[in-house]
Amino acid sequence: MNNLFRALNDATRREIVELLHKKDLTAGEIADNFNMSKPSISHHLDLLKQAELILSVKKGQFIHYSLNRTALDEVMDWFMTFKPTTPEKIESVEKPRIRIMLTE
Amino acid sequence: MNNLFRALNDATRREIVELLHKKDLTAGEIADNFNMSKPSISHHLDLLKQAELILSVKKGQFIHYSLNRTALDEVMDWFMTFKPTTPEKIESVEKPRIRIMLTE
DNA sequence: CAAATAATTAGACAATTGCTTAATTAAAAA
DNA sequence: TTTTTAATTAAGCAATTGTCTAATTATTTG
Repeated sequence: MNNLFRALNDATRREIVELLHKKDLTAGEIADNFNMSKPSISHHLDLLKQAELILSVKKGQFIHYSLNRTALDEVMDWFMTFKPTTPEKIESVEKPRIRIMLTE
Repeated sequence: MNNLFRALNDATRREIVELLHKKDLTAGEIADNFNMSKPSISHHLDLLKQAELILSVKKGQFIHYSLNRTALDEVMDWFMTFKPTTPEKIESVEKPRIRIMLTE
């Protein structure tokens, strides 16, 4: 959990996560999206890997990175803990079983 | 968003959030839960406040802290972005204007 | 008013972070 | 086999972070 929050505590790394959400990319393709040296990006990828937020596979001289949604789910679960406790009585009306939301 | 992740990138601060989820507490009561000086806790509270993760109200010489779930929701929303993309087939159907969700 | 209590602010310091350039490793191409 | 390409590892440095003790502010109590 510590590693997860540490990895996400950086705008560049969160942006990498967003890029990999769209599609898998090589280290170089990721670096092309930033105005920053390749070693710096490599370092960010390393931290994301330590947190298991991303996965990597080497193919020839390229390393392909992809998002690991399992780790994201883990953080989500932590946040779910803080869903407000249901009030004892909502004006004595039973809690609804479904909710209708506007999309977008 | 930056401040939110920064505030949560510390085990002590996440524990404070968990304590305040259970019930509102004064600064001193929060400090009693940690083996750490009061000024340090005060500093952590300050960072949590900057991120608007907690709220404070002064009552006499005490300061009462409580959780601000709105900010937690904001982070949750960011994570929701990474829910796996809907499969292609559904894309030939017009996007629904409302969504019916199961609660709880 | 003087002393005690709750909490913060100030200042200092070691550890960590994020970046850079230079060097290294590994694979592909000439 | 030499050169080029993709990427990482190494080393160094300024900025930020987390902690502490000491000082300060504000409130309550004797």
